[in-house]
Amino acid sequence: MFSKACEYGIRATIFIARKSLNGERTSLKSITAEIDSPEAFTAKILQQLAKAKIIASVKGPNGGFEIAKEDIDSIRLSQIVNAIDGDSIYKGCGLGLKECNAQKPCPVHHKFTAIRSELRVMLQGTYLFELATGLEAGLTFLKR
Amino acid sequence: MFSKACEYGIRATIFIARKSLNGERTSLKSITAEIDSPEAFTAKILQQLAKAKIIASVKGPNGGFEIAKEDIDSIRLSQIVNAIDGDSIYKGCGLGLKECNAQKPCPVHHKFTAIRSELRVMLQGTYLFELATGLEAGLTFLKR
DNA sequence: TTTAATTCGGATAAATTTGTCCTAAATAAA
DNA sequence: TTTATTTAGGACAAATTTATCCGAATTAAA
Repeated sequence: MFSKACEYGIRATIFIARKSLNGERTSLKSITAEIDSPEAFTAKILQQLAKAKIIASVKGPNGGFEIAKEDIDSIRLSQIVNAIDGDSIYKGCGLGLKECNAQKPCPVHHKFTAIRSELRVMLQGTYLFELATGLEAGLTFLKR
Repeated sequence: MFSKACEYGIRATIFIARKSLNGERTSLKSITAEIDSPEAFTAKILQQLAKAKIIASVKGPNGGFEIAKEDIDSIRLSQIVNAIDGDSIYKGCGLGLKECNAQKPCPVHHKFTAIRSELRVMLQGTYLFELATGLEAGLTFLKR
């Protein structure tokens, strides 16, 4: 469903958020250790997220990544996905047609719009805060 | 959502089904012309579908691909997808964890299971017949 | 001011997916 | 039986995604 880059990006962001809720900044190394992802590749993805203003980066000793506490409950899962994978999940035909809409639909168009719409609603209605607190509470996990 | 191979495979199968409903066998060339896909690549995909017994292939002059009429209303979209992309759409964690289940879920596990389940139900509940007849009736399209 | 820790960013490599080319095999028709 | 048409399948190539490497830039602390 998502690219590997996006999977790592979501996992990393949730971990950064959890740390940020505790007032802690977290380094690339601790992130990749926690989410079990390739370090250099994850660094690139974090750069993308930083450019998209979803996370903030700080260079130098005791540097790392963080998210302003007050932002954590307003950042949506859809924003993370969008920053990395773009909007191809919502848009774009399920069978790969360049154009596909209700006027000139592909054979599965109507069946897909329902599911895609639900996916969109879910991603837009899921906030980083709930994901981070679920992790903090030990209810969910980021590796294995 | 699907690989390119799977997209081509679904489109090709729908077209073959439509022709088969009219009692016509159809060649690789006419398929790729109709669904606007790369010829040699599509050939590989049709081989996969033939091995999976979803379509039948006939060599030689006037050869091509076809589907037994009586099979068309029992072949599910899920079977086509499965033959090409496997079951990674249903199984597999949304965040890429090797294991992820209700006992030890990733942060988006519960939100994803609902959508994936709907996708599964949709793919399993969609039959080739309806897709082929919608195309035949000019209600849906396989290229553009 | 020097050093060490850390992210940034460019170049490159590996893996996977997508796509092409060519010959072999099968088979219908001449 | 020969020829032409068509799929089968192996080898290869291109494109994309995933991943690594390394030096530059930044900055806190010694």
